[in-house]
Amino acid sequence: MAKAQSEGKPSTRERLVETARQLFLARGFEATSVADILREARVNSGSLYYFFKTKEELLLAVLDLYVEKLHPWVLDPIFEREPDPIARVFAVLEGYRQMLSMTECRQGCPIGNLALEMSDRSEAVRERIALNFDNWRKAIRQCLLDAGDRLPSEVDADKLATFILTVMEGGVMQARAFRSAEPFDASVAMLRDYVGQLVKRAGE
Amino acid sequence: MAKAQSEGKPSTRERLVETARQLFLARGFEATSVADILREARVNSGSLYYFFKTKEELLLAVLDLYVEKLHPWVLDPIFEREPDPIARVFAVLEGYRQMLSMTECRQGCPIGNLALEMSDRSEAVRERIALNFDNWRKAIRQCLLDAGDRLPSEVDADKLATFILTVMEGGVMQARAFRSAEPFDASVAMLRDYVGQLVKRAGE
DNA sequence: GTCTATAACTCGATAGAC
DNA sequence: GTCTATCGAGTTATAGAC
Repeated sequence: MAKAQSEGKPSTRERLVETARQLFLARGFEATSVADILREARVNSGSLYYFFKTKEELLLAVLDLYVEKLHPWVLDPIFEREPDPIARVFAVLEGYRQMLSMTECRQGCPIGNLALEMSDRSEAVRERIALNFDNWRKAIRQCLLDAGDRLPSEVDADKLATFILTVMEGGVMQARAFRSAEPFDASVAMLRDYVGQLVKRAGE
Repeated sequence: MAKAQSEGKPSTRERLVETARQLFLARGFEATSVADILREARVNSGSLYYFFKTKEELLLAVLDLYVEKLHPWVLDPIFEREPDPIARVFAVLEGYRQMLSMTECRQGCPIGNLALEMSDRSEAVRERIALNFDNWRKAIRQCLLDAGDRLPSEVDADKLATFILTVMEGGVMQARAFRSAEPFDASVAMLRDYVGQLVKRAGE
């Protein structure tokens, strides 16, 4: 669908998608105007509408980019330095924690924002958001499966992965509302306790 | 601040706040226009701006209403029929589950939507959202304290209440994105397992 | 593919009569 | 307190030259 062209200076299309990605992340979809994107990307209106029929189509391209980049941008760097499958899960959560720190709790998960803003408004967008969550959940599930019998056999890896995503998103939401990482940290600490219990239960 | 007048037919001001509440819940703040609110409430522009200086002030009134109504609208009916403090917590979660069912997973927590959309855009709004979360968390914490020594003494009731809110919000988010209550149910089931473990730990 | 100019419309908010 | 009329800015998207 999208061109590769990951080398050399970015094309107009790439600049549009990347700029839109940043602005949608920082402000949301509605609060970002097409004019904002054009100014920031230094592209003219005609060019944008040459590549994308509507602003919503541009959002779809952004969501596709997130699916494509989850592994190279987010997971691969973490998994490279952390071989233990259970530690990997918490290292991923630590990554979101760092995003909160760096932005003074103004920026959390790029998908979560859009999920609540857009899920009801466009079915195409909702599907792409679900795809992003699916992608994330599957990666975490693989970590849990890699943990083998350190987790009890009756634990459903898919449901536990869903739970971990739930904790991440809910924690980020509260951190942003309180402008404090405390609720995120408290939630992750509880999750750690729970997973610790599960590991202990499996060892008995 | 706001008038009582909870009897008789609603005043113009009440109609505005209630209509705005419903529309902000269904569509979010940006996606709801002032014209939408006026049409739905059958109020003229001049009247709205007589009561509220800006659209944002109307949102603040909505958020104040939510703080005011958490107990009478949400908690009291549940607590009345469920005396057990730990069961109360899960009965509250069941209430949100019913909201998901009734709306085909289109509507979750009224505050969560606004938290992600508005936390960065207006400090006054963010503070009101934090107040709503605080209010909710305190009520749940009281349940946990009422459970007494059924929970281990080393468990911090405030942090566990934060965790429960995290699970609720994260579960609702995924349910909306997948248009399925499954992620919410899976998350609440895991939470139930965890709290069950804690109760067991306290009993040892 | 990119440019400028602008159409067609909606936005939040205001003025001033009643 | 409520009404109508409307302002001025900003919105997404398009037309047509280059």
